[in-house]
This record gives sequence, structure tokens and C-alpha cells, in this order.
Amino acid sequence: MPRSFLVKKHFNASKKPNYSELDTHTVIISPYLYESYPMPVIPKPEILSSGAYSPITVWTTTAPFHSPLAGFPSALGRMSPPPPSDTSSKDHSGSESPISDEEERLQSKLSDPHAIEAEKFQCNLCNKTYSTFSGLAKHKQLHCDAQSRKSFSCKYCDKEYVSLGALKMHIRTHTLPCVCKICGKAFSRPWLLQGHIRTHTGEKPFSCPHCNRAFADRSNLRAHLQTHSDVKKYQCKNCSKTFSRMSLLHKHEESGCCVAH
DNA sequence: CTGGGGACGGGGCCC
DNA sequence: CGGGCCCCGTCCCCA
Repeated sequence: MPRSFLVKKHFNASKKPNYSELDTHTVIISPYLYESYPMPVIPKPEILSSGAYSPITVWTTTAPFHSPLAGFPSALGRMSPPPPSDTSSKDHSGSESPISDEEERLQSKLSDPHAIEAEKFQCNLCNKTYSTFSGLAKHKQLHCDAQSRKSFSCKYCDKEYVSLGALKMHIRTHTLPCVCKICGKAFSRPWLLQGHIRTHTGEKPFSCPHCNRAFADRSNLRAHLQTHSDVKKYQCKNCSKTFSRMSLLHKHEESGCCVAH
């Protein structure tokens, strides 16, 4: 599911949202998120505290020798498939399996003590080194990972974050503290509100260097700039036609070009 | 139908 | 740690 459109569906009935309904923020938020939280919901400190904080439990994590974030679910970032070289793409569903795999790998090296000597097992968190993998694994299990993999869970949905700051930022998307004084619409962040206010004022601070056309939104200018480019950003794998927007490429693909792979 | 614009949302990064 | 900004992305609408 697209990440940001639970919110908007409520306005589908008409072109322009009826903000008069926004006496509370209720309309903005998908109701199922708040079954137990009658609106308006003001973010309260406790949602960030112990209840939401659940250490360890989350990461069934990946490659022991990568960054602590290596196994972080894609919720944190753009969905990019793991590099093929990431052999840790084994099934991590069982907490023991990664270790077992590594140990298995080591077993094959046991015949060559020099290899073991050369391959120090270093904790990527505290830089301690171990001569055996199991030593490192034990260390990580008991010390570093347990501390580093703290997760901060959103009280309103099931998202989890590695930092409190990230969680707080996310929670704003539920509480929508920035309210437009003109129409009452609420936003998660001040700059989103700023952009919205431009729709009232007509201010368009971003202008195209090629045609001087002005835009209220930088992203829209960026998209517009694509229209001046011969080779656009999104290319069809089949016919090499390029498109200024991903959505246009998708439409193109769905309309038939790439159907018969 | 297609291409483009408008409005908006979310995570990450930087200061 | 928090705010501001950037970048990427989506949906909707219209010419």
C-alpha cells in the first residue's frame, strides 16, 4: 500500500475537501487508526515512553557484519532490493538460523587455521574483535545488539523506529499538529502547512529557468523540469521511451507496451 | 488516452 | 533533539 494515502481517501467524494468538517482533526485521519483514541488526539509524552519502547524483539536482523541498520525493514527508506551480494538473504525468520549459517560457513574453514587467523571477527558496534564467530555472536547477543536494536513503536500503528526522533516525527503524521488558520486543514509538519498556505495566497516561489513558469511546490517544479528534457527520468525497459513521471511510466506499462514481456 | 500540473505525504539529512 | 529542508513519491484532475 502506498505510504501516505490513507489520509486522502476521505476527500474523494468531492474535488475540494469540505474543511468545515474539520472541527476536529477526525476527518483527516483514517478512522481505524484511532479506534481506541477518540479525536482530537493530542500527542502526549507517554506515547513515547516506556509503553512504546520495546527493546530487542524487533530485529530478526541480517548480516552480523553489517551495520546495525543493515537488516532494517524498508519502512525506513526507499524500497531498494538488497544487493545480490548480500548472501545473508537467507531466511531470517528463525533467530538461530543466521548464526547457524555463519557457523556452518566457518566449519568449512576449520581445516585452514590461517584463514581463521586472518579473519578477525569484529563487532561492528564496539569494534571488539573475536577469533571465532561464536564468540562474536555471543558478545553481540549479550551486549551490543541488545542495546543497539532498541525499537520505538508507534502507539497508533505498528511502525517501529530505531530512534525516538524518528518515531516522534512519525507520530506527527497521526496527530497533525499544524493547522491552517484559513481552512482548518491539518498537517504533520510546518513546512507542509506552508506549502498548503501557498495554495491560498497564490505564492509561487519556484520558477523554471527554462520557461519562467512558476510553481508553489519544488517537487512540482522538478517534475516540470522533466518536460524540458529530451531524455526523461523514467524509462520503459521495453521500448526505451522515457517519461517525466513514474506514474506515466506505470500507465504506459499498464497500457500494453510491457505486457508481453 | 496521454502528458502535465497541483496538492500533498513520508523518511532522511543537515544544522 | 528538533526544525527546516530535500528528495522521492502518489493521487487527482484537467487540457
